[in-house]
Amino acid sequence: MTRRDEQRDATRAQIVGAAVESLIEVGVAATTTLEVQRRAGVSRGALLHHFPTREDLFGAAIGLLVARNERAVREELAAASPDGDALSRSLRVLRSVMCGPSFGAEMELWAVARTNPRLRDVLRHAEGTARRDLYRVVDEVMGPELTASAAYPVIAELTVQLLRGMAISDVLYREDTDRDELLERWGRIVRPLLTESPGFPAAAGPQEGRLTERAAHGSRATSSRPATGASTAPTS
Amino acid sequence: MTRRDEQRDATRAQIVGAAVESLIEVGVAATTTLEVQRRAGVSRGALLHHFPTREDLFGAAIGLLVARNERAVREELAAASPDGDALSRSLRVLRSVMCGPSFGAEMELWAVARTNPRLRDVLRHAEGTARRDLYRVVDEVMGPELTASAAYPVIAELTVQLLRGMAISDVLYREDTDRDELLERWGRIVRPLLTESPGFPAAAGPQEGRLTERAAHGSRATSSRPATGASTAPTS
DNA sequence: CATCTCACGGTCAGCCCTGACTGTGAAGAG
DNA sequence: CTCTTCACAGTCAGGGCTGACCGTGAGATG
Repeated sequence: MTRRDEQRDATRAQIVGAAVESLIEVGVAATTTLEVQRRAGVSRGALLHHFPTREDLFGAAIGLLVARNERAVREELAAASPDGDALSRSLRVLRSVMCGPSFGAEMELWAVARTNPRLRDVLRHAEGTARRDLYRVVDEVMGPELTASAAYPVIAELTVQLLRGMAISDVLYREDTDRDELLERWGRIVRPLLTESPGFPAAAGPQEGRLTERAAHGSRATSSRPATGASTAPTS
Repeated sequence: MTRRDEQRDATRAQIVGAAVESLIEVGVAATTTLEVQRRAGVSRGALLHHFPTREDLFGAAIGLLVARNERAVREELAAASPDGDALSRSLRVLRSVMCGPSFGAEMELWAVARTNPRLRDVLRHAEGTARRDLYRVVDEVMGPELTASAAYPVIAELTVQLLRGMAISDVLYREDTDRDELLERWGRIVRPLLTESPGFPAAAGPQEGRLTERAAHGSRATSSRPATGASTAPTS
């Protein structure tokens, strides 16, 4: 690690950080290379040296954005008051992060990627590794008592989808509605399913277990972790 | 209604239709005034005469887009095979529309509006009237047996949020996961709550009834319906 | 028929964004 | 000490988009 490498990494981090701030503050459309260049305080040559195209810049920014969101969940979890039961606390933690501007920026990128194949590829690549991390974090937040339930995988998936929908809805209707109340009622609905004896509810389908996003992509990715049935990966 | 008025309306509809098609096909960023102008086959003067700014054009396009989405739900409902019970059918109908490109375009507009105040105002205005319509359509799809339940308002709200989240997730993970399966499980979770004797579940909160998006804006809107405690509005 | 209105046609300047290009100076290699 | 490499600086041309601007001709009005 020479001085040049250090400087290189520092400049890179400066640029990517500025890109993330811009994405959060002014959105995808206004996050131009010039805007990032101004925010980062670097020259045009520096920016284009590190990121030849705008998509490359977005690719790096998305990685940092996802990492920040994940870190925010952990921090919220650590700072959360232990009021109520584990489920209520988990939902509050997840919601506090997923209604923040950082998560809103991520949702915006997803939405824009619908008609932008290159951005979608970049997003897929960046999110591919973060997706399992997301559910790992959700598992951590929920805690071992809840994750042990047979109904948990489906409920976790539903909760994530629900929170994504609420994040989008917040853009227009944030002040019109009480999402915490809605989430509290959601918790009231699923709580009995998580505390009942395992194996009983919502497990009558043909397959069972995590059949959705969580297990997908596992076959074609790098598969750095052994593919045995270990459901929880080590934390570090 | 003179010939001029007819021509005016025809040109306007041509432009707005082209804008909606563009929003669906190429997204918000690529829906420039030039792109719409080309698609509609009108001159620049015509477009700017009807819509002086790009936001004005978006405002009109959103109205049509929302109307189309609502119409699509009704058509799907009419064409739906009567397999399964009312809840499963309702969820399938709603999902088939909300994973289509038309709804994706609407979600993209929402996401982009996060950092675009003018667009957000336009969206709020356009969606303000459509929001109650949305839940009216959902009520229609669900049918009278389900809407009669005391737990229905909350479940309807949760279902809408869930579908919005799934619509966003589909952009990246459409082929990786089985949303129908997830939605089926969702139905399995809430079905008992809708068929139980009314008044029992999920109604222990301080307030009750529809406290979320549905009732919001009601004070400043036309408030065509009486504000008494009637929990279910007439269907037509 | 004369006049007016207005929906619309077409051009243009200004602006910003993107990425290519060449110059430069400091860090490393020999 | 010399040369090379490379991170970075700054400029530039090209292109696309927006909205202002003025012209025009068909319909409405008297």
